[in-house]
Amino acid sequence: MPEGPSIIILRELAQELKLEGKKVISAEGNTKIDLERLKGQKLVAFKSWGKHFLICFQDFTIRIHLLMFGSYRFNERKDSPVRLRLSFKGAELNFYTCSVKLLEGNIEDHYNWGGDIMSDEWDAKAAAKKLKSIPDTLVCDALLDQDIFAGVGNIIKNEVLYRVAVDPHSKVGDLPPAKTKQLIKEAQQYSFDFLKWKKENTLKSHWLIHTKKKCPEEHTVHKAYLGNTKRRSFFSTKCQNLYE
DNA sequence: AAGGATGTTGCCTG
DNA sequence: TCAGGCAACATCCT
Repeated sequence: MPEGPSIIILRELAQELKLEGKKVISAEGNTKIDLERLKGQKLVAFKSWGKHFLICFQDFTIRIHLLMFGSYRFNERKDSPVRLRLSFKGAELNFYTCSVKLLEGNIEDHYNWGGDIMSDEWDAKAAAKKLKSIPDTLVCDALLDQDIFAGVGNIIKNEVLYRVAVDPHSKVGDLPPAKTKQLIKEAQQYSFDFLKWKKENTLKSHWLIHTKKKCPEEHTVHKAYLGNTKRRSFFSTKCQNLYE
């Protein structure tokens, strides 16, 4: 469920609850963090960075990572054990099967927003610089590197590589500079397309290559677990070898 | 209807 | 020593 765009949706839903300035009435759940810290704390803001959802208080921030199976419900409950429940006057946030971490101090000291593909502050030039420093890395691994493209996940990886006609086996350093630039641009563009389609519930119908048997050109789609990350790659060797 | 996946961490091994 | 393997998490889709 959760690549960067899905976390934007989560953040927007939280922001719609208008809880900024309200105090935590109670905190429960089977998370290992100290729940006592949360009680009585005044919510400052909801933020996000890549796949991280951030609940910011005065002196610390709760970081939620949904990993592969995480889920959440606002103002309703699931049957399964809750990992973290935050109750405010008139609203309740429930998180399940997720990673919960407490980050001390000012959130600005923990994150560089320019690394988040979905951020207004996304820094494409910085991404280009990072890619330049790892020429032997496969592009399929580079796109999943959260230190370069925070928020990009496996679906985005596959769709971006198809759209820019780059084979996932390519080494970063073998791409012509214009192609690298296009790759970075498309990572951002497709992430926002993903967001729009996810909101419309039409994400899957827009997949060109991910989980497909045939690409839009009717070529065979290959499936392989590539690179250090060994995540599923779907690709058409006929469409994706163009380094012009 | 069993098997795998939109993800990451951390332990174990060689 | 450190990179790779792999389990864990527990749900939903095919």
